[in-house]
Amino acid sequence: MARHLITSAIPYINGIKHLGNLVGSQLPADLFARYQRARGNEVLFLCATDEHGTPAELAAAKAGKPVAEYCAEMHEVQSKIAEGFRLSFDHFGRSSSPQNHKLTQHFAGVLAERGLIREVSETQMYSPTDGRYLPDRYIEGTCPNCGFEDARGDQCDNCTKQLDPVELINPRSVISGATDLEMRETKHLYLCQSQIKDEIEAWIDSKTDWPVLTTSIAKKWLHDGDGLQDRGITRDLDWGIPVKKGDADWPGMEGKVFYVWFDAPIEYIACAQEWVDAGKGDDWERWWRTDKGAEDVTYTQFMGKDNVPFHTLTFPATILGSGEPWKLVDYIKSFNYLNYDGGQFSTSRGRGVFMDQALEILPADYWRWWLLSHAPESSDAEFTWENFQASVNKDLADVLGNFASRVTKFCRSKFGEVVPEGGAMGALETKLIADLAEKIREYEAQMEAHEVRKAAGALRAAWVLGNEYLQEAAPWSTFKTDPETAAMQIRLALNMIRLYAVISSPFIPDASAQLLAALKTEDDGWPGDLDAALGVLPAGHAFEVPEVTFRKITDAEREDWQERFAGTR
RNA sequence: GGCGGAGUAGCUCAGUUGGUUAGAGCAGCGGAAUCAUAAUCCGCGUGUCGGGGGUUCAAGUCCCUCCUCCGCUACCA
Repeated sequence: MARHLITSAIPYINGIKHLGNLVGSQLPADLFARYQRARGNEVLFLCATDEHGTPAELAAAKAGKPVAEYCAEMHEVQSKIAEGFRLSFDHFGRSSSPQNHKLTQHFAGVLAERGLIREVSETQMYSPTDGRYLPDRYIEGTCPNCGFEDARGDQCDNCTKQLDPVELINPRSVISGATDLEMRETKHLYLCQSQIKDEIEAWIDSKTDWPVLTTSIAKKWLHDGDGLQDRGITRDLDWGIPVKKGDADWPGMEGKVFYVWFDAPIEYIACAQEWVDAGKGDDWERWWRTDKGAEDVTYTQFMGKDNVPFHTLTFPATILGSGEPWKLVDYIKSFNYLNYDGGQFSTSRGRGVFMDQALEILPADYWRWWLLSHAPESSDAEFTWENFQASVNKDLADVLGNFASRVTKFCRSKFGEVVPEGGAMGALETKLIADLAEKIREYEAQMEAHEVRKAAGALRAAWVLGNEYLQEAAPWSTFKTDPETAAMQIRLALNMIRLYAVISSPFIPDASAQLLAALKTEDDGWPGDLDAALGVLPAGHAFEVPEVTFRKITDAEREDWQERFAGTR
């Protein structure tokens, strides 16, 4: 039995994520986790909320709540929505957990001991009115290059020139509008990534099977300009993990916290500890320590392309730099972005569908199917309501749902709600089973290769085989002259419904469970031997006609939603 | 500006190392069937493969150039 450690990029605590965020990490990670479990492998699937940083502090302030309270509430909200989408995390942790505090401080301490952390004095914009240092993007002013009045501290949106905040004319705080900004000297810790660049590069070069998107981004950062730069890993903020060297204080770093991108990936490990501490598991080290049983673990990470530098460089630098036997990732699956109806999803403008809204209008399976079968793997993908409606209605309602419906209802009217007996399979059935076996093999191969769209395509093709068979076998005709053969055909078709429920469960878990319940079976074993799998429901086995598995989206609904989520706000 | 990705049928997308008449699903047209959620099945594809130039016996695929869209650009996360 293989062992799979699977993590999804951890969503930021600040607000509810949109469908693009979902399809870029959590959803494909869940698909893969469910698939591996269905194949009988041992899986630890982890995700968490990423809770530190300036945006969390500001969102909490806007909500009029202490940041810790705000984060706790938002964690609950995200947790509930994740359940709604049937994301099957073994644990949904928090980067603000005590476990992550301790582990992050541990890594910093070890890295410092090994000479991989250095202190840097720098000047940074401070806003007395806001009582905080301002990241570059939280400063706006007039662009010295083009005169654009709303240029940001890092770059002018008008002329695209890269800027330093001190260059801005009449700089002001984006948060409060305060203009009494001043430069202050402050000291920060830098992770000396440049010292382990060669080790990281050799590691990246050894990953020849990774998606081009992943390796091209990593190599770009390795080779851009002067190569991999050292990276600041501390910030002047209140909310975060206090800078410590293991358990010890870090002289000169009082009042500072670690940068979120330093502590967030470490949460993948801390989350496994949380999982144990929550009583859900009893040994996290056999997943994470290669000296304690993790040497046979296959670790796969899922993320959007914006996360790639941190997972290919910063986090590996932390792991490799520690010199400790931590498990390194084996495969990084990265995704492009999902666009919404010709533009981007926009939180500020309320444009697009957000996770909570999606579940309000349709069940999770409808979204899971569309998002996964259109996952932005090779390039940015496009969500349109027309496409969504067409895919759901055709694939789910007409091809799969209707297959279950026509078979069970025909059986009920001719044989009753019992698997009929009699008849023997012939050439048509032999061919069907061979075709099905081929499609399932293809499906498995695409899943193993992390090819989400292609796996969906193979699954759909397997569904279509059912309708093709029925059309050719035509039990409604054979029943009139040869009821025994019709019984055999329907017995096979009923077993195909069960087969579809089993192999489709990673994509559409609720519908799969519903079909298995209607068939009154709990046998959801993966079909190794297809002949056996298509005989699981024996003659005489009682079942019931399932409720409509998938309903159709009407034109009126589509138009209504199109308008509702167009955004303007 | 730099780097990366993308541009293929009305729509969403496949197209390994260059190799026969460029594919799939949906939509559309025609037919079959009547078990079913009017659901299914079969047949039908000339599309300047973003423009132009080049290499080659052969280019969607390689090279050059231009255009358009998107992302990243290290202190948003």
